[in-house]
Amino acid sequence: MINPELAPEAADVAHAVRNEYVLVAEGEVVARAPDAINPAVATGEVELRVERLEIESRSEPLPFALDEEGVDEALRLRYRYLDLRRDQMQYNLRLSSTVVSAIRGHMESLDFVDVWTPSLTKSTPEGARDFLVPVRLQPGKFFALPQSPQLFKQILMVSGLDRYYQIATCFRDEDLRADRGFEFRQLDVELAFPTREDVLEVLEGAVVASFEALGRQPPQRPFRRITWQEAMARFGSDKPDLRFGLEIRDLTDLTRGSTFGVFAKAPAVRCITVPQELSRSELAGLEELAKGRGAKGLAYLVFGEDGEVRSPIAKFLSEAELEAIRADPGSTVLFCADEPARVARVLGALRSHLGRELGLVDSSRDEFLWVIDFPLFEWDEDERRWNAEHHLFTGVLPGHEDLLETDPGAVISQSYDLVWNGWELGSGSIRIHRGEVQERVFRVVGISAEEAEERFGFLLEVMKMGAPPHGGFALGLDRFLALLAGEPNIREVVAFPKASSGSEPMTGAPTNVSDEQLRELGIRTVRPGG
RNA sequence: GGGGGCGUAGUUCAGUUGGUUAGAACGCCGGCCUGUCACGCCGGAGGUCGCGGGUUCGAGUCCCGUCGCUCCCGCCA
Repeated sequence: MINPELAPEAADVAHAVRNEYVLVAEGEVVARAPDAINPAVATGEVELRVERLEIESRSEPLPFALDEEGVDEALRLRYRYLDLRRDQMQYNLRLSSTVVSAIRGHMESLDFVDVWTPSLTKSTPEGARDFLVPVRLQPGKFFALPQSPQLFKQILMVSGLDRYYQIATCFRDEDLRADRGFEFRQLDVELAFPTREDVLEVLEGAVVASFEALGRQPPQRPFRRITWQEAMARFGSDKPDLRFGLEIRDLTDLTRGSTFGVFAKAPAVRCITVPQELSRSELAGLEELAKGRGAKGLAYLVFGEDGEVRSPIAKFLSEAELEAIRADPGSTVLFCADEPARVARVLGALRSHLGRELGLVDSSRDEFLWVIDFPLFEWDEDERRWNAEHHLFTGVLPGHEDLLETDPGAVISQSYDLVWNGWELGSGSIRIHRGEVQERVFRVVGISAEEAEERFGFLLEVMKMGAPPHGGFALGLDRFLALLAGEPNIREVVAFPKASSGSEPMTGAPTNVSDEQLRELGIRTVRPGG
């Protein structure tokens, strides 16, 4: 508050003040006159009676208003330093700091030791594409940025650290999405001699500590645990959103002798029941989605409010089958008949799509769950070989070792994923700590002894020198923070994120570098595809 | 690599079956007002309709291409 009669100079200065100017004002903080009190603002009962006013820094008119909702994200990222002034971004960054601090406190209280692992490390072209760093001192050779400190933390167990953690930055050169970027942070954890429950408890504790640090009601412990098998059967996904139903129902026993050939012949027939009469065009859209996931078509039964059954396949089904499938009036049953894995994939995709589109998601709920007992391998149809479902160092469920050679697809691993509202927050496992088992796993995925030696020789060597049983976990911090902040993508909790094209709009990175820099590195560029 | 959505003033948007000089609000600039806090009043400036090409008497609108942003599939041990 500037009274021109009491502070004429300050009043003069004030006339030049515009939005976002940086000011230094000196004066006395006094109570407002009763008729000037404004309960709607935080400082509504006081005011600064300015005696001296100075413009410390001017500002051009901003390219967008800081209190405007829905500003184009490209513009926000281009002027990120302005965007970060907004209340929402200030809140998100401060929330992030609070959570990181709570997680560190939790880990330290459990005697975990924070160990820094290298950012320049060895390329292991398994898994994601590596970011490579050319090495000036050894032209033609490259470091890779770590996709995860996985091997280092396992080695730390052999080194006697017992309990390691780190908030590690990881890099993966894959296409970006709402929930993943080139680089991301993870709470990285490893323990010696853990049971699975030990690991899960540490992580649940970190989640609960985060909620408590934010003054929120934490989720109930222990979190629900379901097997991968059950998750795929009931929800068609290994990261199901449990905030809505729409569960998959298995009809294979019922339809084995069906009068409908498509059902009778299929190895698996399952369905979901949508609590709405879907229109022809809605069904056509869903069929497109189903086909996109590998379905041949989408069979359905619409049970009308009027009691009528509308369906192209009803006439092929027996009365008994129809009765067994019958749902409430005003609902639609969607079928998929195919290989079990494909059925799960198709119905899972339909389930999450419909959960969102029909507003079935109860957003007042928070559903944490552990998905446990993943298969160790998955069959790669294209390359006609087994691949690690999780990673190559995942432990085999005790008793399943003998299946490694006889039936790799049936081997269950000692792995576990943490899922929150349908987002995969992270995953972990009890690891392989015996070189002999590790070598057998390499063999299953077609890595020869020579290749194993070249790529992972140091790890196999480590395992020969007193490796304790160990296991751990990695929690995707950016995803966790985005969900805690109620944001739909991780960019909202990252100060300077990449756009989904992979560039950084504020600095303009990546850019070309000088010929001199390239010469020094022994690097020559060619045109893409050249 | 593939599919969907978006792109019009500084910002957020409207813009009819293709038809006169492309509009609104906020912001910006000038003036007035001076106990306001989403102030108010008067006036003004501001547009390569992402870019390129095509169809047409005529294109913001239709077609083709391209770029950017975004969501998804592939990919992400």
